[in-house]
This record gives sequence, C-alpha cells and structure tokens, in this order.
Amino acid sequence: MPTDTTSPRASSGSRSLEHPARADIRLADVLHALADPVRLRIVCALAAAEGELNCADIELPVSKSTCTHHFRVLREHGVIQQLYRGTAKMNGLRRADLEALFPGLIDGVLRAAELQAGRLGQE
Amino acid sequence: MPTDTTSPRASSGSRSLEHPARADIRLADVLHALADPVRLRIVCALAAAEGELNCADIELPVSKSTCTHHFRVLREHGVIQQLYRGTAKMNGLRRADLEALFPGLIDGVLRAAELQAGRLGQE
DNA sequence: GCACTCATACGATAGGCGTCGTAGTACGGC
DNA sequence: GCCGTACTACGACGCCTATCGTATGAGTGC
Repeated sequence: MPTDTTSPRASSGSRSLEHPARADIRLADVLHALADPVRLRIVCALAAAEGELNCADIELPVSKSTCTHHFRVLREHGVIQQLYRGTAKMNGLRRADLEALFPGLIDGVLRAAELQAGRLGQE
Repeated sequence: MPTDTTSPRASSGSRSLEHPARADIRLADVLHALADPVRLRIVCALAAAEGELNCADIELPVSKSTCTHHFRVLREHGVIQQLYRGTAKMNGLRRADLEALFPGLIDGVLRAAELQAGRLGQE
C-alpha cells in the first residue's frame, strides 16, 4: 500500500473494515447472504456463541481463502460485524440492526436451520 | 407428445408440473429462491392475493421468458405450487408446507419485505 | 530482529444465474 | 379447422460467485 502514508496509527488492532450502515442493509442481500450452506453454518455458530468468535473457531469444509470470502460476504451484506483484535478477527452477528430492520427474521431463519438440522440428522 | 397415450384425460387442465415433496424442501434453497428482488415481489403478490394468481397478473419488470424462469425457480425450490387451468397457469404459495417445515419464516420474510418497502418508499 | 500464526489479496477457474429473443406447444373460442 | 392467447423450451450472452493455491501483510512471542 504505497500511497497510504496518511494514517500512522493504523496498527494497534484497529485495521478497520467497511460495514454497511443499518439503513443500507437490504432484505434481498441478507437473504442472499444466508442462502449459502456454509454461510448459514457460520451464522448459526455465531448465534449460538452469543458473543464473538474467531474466524478459525468455526469448522468449515472449505479452504481458508473461501472462508475469508464467505465472512466478507456476510459482512458486506450487513449480517455480521468484524473487527481486528491483535492477530485474530472477531466476528459477531448484527442482531440489533437486523432485528430493528426485519423483526423476527433472523430468529426465524435460525430456528428453521435448527429444525432442519434435527430433521436431517436423525432420519 | 407422441408417446403419451397412457393418460386419456391428460387435458382439462392437468398438464402436471413437478414439485418437490415437503420433505425435500431445503432451507438454503428457499432462502436462495427468496433472495432475488423479482421473486420476492412475486411471493409478496401471491401472499397478498391469498388465493391463486395467473402468471400474467403480476406486473414484473422483466420479459416473459425471465418471468417463466423465476416462477420455475420458486416452484422447484418448493416455495410455490403451479397448476394449469386451461390456457392459464395458476400460482399459489405453499404456505402449509413452508409453515410446517420452517414455522414463522415466511411470515417473517413477508413482513420484512413490507417494512422495507415502506421504508424505501417514503424516504 | 526473526519466526510463526492469522487472515487477506490476487489471480485463475469452473459453474451457476439472470436476462433476453425466437421458436414452439397447449387451450379455448370463432 | 383456424387463429389468438398463454406459457414453455432452447440457445446465447454476460455477470456474478464459490472454490482454490500461493504470495503478502499484520501482530505476537522468543
């Protein structure tokens, strides 16, 4: 990054990432973000954790690069928030924003995912 | 249809279309089906109509072919049901199936779509 | 300072999807 | 029987996306 000489304090765990504002989150985008099995799994894990999770804390059947890609999709579509903390990147659901925009939607999806997992698991 | 001599009553509105069984409907597929603005519009219109709608009864900003494509996606992913009635094809939401599989999900999505429409409309 | 780890960026690839136009098929009415 | 209407099938096009491997940057600990 040759041109970035303007921010000398870019370190100390504050490499910041772009997130859409609450008002810019679109339903179709959120649904699209949730429509991938891998991402659905990520969201379920984050919801279950209730707190923040390291990227590597979620076991996924894809490579590291692909994992990064999915996290980015979720972030850019307003589903999760990410921030750096030292060497790790913590991820969390944007529950409050999503609930404000689409009340009940996320819980419905999470519940549906659980139900389906149970159904498919024991059949 | 040269080989179809087995069903003498194939007319009278019974060209039948393939629908997935309730047990074969997957959450990710449903979300994917709903993740397109055009399809979201179709689903909202069908939900508002409460009954069955002709394909052409829903105004869409796409060509006829594309329209057919979107209806097919919705049907093959288990979101709507379609059946021929004479020259027209009637469409209806598979509310009961979806509600049984993913309780509250569809209503959540529909409500979210309404809220967003209101928000975007008057801003 | 150096090595290690975490995560990213970039390039490449293959497949899917949304879009359209055109040609074709099924029904119903004249 | 013929035509108009409603929808479909098929092929094409461009874009987006999921996937990967490799190279790179940021931070931690020795």
